[in-house]
Amino acid sequence: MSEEDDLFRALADPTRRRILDLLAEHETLTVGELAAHFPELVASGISKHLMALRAAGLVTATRQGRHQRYAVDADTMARVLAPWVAKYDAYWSAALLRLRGLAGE
Amino acid sequence: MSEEDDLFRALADPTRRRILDLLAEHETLTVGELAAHFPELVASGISKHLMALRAAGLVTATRQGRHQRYAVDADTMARVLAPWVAKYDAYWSAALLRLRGLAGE
DNA sequence: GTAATGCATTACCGATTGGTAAAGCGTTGA
DNA sequence: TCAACGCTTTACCAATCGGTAATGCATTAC
Repeated sequence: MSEEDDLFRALADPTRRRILDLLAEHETLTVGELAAHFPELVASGISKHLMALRAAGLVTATRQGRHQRYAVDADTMARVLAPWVAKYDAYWSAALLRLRGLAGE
Repeated sequence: MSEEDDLFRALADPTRRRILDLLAEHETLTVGELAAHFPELVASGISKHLMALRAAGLVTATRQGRHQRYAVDADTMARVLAPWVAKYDAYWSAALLRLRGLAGE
């Protein structure tokens, strides 16, 4: 299973993408702080999602006392996601121009 | 289910990402031409993957006689994927610079 | 030392997924 | 007209996934 596979599978779940968003917003969060944003989920559920994100290299975890602080792993995003995105850049940059054109800008 | 959800779920499968790659390479392909690249898969399997990609708005299909020609839908990529990617741009552009630095460039 | 905290791990469940085989359906060629 | 083609749809199967509950395991507070 390639790194790319792990990454895209990790991104497939909306809860995990929301976790990434929260981490990007707050720089760093503990599991408890994250769990506060998901009242509909049980703590171990969040933990499992974080394990998936960590396995994909999308987040890093550093122990701090009895807390675990999570943060976005920019390196993996740069190394795996950016090149993939770049392949389609040509496609959507043209499409973006069309969209802006339609918006009257 | 949001557009973003559909898109990321569609991208989660490696076969579907390979289909996108092939379409990006060849501009447009029929199901039969695509199937030739996946000898391990049965035709209806390819078709199902294409349905998923179409549901996510990642490809378009136009009938041509009894063939169906598929192509990458750049507009959806621009409208849904590009904004998501942009959120993390700041993260990985910094990381990319670090990587290039390590590479000695 | 012992209890409580914070998180991870395990076991388990229903739902979804990727796959095949077979039937269906419009289109074309004979 | 009707057989073959090209693809889609359906029915079905094993495997994976997201979720919970319960247990385990460090770490800190008392």
